[in-house]
Amino acid sequence: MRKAVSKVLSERKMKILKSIIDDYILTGIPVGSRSLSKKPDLDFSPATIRNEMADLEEMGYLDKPHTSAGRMPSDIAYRLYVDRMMNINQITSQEARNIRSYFNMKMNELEQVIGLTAKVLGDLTHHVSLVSAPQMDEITLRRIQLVKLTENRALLVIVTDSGIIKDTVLTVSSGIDDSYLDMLSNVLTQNTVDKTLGEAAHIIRNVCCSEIGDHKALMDEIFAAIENSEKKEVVLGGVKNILDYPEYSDTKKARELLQLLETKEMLYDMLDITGDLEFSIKIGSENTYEEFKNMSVVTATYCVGGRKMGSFGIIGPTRMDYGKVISVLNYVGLSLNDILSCFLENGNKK
Amino acid sequence: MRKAVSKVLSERKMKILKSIIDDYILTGIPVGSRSLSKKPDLDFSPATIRNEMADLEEMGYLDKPHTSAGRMPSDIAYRLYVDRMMNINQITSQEARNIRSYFNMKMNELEQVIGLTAKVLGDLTHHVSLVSAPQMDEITLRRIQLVKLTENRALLVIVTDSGIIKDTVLTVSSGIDDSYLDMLSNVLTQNTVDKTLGEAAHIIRNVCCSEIGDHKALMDEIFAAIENSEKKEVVLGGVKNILDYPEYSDTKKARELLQLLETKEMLYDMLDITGDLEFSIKIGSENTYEEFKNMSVVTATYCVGGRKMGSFGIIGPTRMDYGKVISVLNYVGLSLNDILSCFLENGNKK
DNA sequence: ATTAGCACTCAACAAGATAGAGTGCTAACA
DNA sequence: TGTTAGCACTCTATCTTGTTGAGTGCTAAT
Repeated sequence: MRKAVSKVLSERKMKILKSIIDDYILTGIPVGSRSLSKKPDLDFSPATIRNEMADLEEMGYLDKPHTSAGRMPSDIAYRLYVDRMMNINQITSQEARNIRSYFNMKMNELEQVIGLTAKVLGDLTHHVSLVSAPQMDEITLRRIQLVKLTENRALLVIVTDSGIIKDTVLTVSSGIDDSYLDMLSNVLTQNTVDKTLGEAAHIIRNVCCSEIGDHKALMDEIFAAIENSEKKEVVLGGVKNILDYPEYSDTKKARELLQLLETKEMLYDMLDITGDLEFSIKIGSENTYEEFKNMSVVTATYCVGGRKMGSFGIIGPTRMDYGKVISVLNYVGLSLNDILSCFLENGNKK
Repeated sequence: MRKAVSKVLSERKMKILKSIIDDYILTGIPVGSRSLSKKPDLDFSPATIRNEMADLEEMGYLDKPHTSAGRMPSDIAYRLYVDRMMNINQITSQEARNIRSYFNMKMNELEQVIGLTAKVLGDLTHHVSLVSAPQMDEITLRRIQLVKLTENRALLVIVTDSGIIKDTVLTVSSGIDDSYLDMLSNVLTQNTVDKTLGEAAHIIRNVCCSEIGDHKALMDEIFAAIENSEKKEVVLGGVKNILDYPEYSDTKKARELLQLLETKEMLYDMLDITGDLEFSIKIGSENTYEEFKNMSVVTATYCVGGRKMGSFGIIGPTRMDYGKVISVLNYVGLSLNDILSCFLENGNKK
């Protein structure tokens, strides 16, 4: 009878486990004792390694797809890896330059930033990326301004306390002139300042309508515009990357995943920003949704005006290169905060 | 020796050819004489059909992937089909309702319309769809307006003669006040009215800068914004559909196509709107680009304010259901024109 | 002109054979 | 006592081979 395996991992077991994980992350092929023993820093015979691997398997760190295959890391192995042994490779200066050049073009439309972020993340990590648009739930209004554009059109500008601006072109009847719009802007602003978007929409529906009298159609448009900017949104990027992974070499598998990614509700849940952590790493079975229990999701949050406003991250096979992913997320997060605070400039100070 | 085949297709040959094309479009599998003879409206023995098929092959309408396979239509066969025998199935009322409901939500941002159109086209045709943003080359300026938003930010609104509006948030130094922005708006408008965007950008760079004196940074931002709205753009939709076609069941093939679709220049060329035709159908070898010679591209143009402004279409295997594709493009085109003219309302009349 | 019959072709599928990488166990070794 | 060589065993991936079936072209009969 074999002696019971100790609960704590010996130095050597750690070394071997790390090697296995590193290798599997790179290739996606179960790794065997023979090929491991060839590594310069693992100077043992295959047999010795096999013994250790048997122990590691018993402890739950390794899995075998079938009897005569090599071992692959289990979810707990990845968890250990992420928590304790991963080397977060500093982003290379080339990559940093890459990210910069992506973002360098002046972008002042929020949607553009979101979309581009998704693209950057996808390109750099080679995974599917997710970016959530800023959550507007707790945002309050600072100002509403209507500007006449042409005979029949006006621009509605909504300025929020976090500095995010939404604007929409409205149609107005010809009778309305600049001074009327100014008056309207003032009434609307007075009634909704410091209210959340939801409250503001409500107020416009009930209070303002009666106060202002007619122009029902116009008020409806304004109401719709405000309500609309509350809507939750998730942008995907790098979707084509799934074709590069052997895990999805079967077209059917790939299609299933794509289908899955279309149900945005789940994605939105996964991009939840209520937690305290800056990074969230969900490995395989740690995911809440059954459908993603064989994948890992790594997310980070971004801020606008010092307030957590949304999050972004990537989703991929459990064997993803966590170190690289995290370093990219980190750097992109920094860039993103930079850009988004450019949005505000000093507009928030006074 | 067999007698030479006449140049013109007999009624029967037409019937057989059409059957073959219809069948192949549906299944993607080369169709044989036996299965053809089973069709109720083709009341000949397989042998007879075989003879006719041999003739059709000699005439260039049919191809064989290998000796003992059924026949598949050649590019000229599809061309004939599209020109002379295709039945353009009226869109079903269900589909029409579908399209309507897609577009029904109020959309007032041009980019949103473009993006949604791409999605609709992809969903309805099950092909990859392309939509080009309006080409701004010949658009002229009607008005430039700056509006102060917060201490450090202003909104730049560009109104064009076709009714398309672009706006951008700029950062301004705190010293600038409303009246100064008004003055600036007037100067800019006077100098650029009725000029194209390109000319306007040029003018702002050269003339206005000297006339207005300092605030170089602000002028640069305005210049960038105008220049930026000229940029060409193509939005893709329904990319995931390629996974549904046996032609791309091989992941490698699918990946290649995706790669190809990323080089937007080619797509832009294919969405060219200089031609006179409302619809353009390029079948297989009719395509200019080598890379698309095994695919078909069907495009249509859309108008804003009565002027051709951009185009949209789909790209797929040569065996696509041309009748359906065209009917969808047609209907979507109508809806698109509707929506885009809502943008204008009467803003253009005066 | 049409069609039945026949020999022939070829892709697709299934079954069997082989190679190679991996394992676990035991016995020898330092 | 921990390490390693050796060996029998397992299982996948790949290659080979045979079989099936849908399809063709040609010829001769209708």
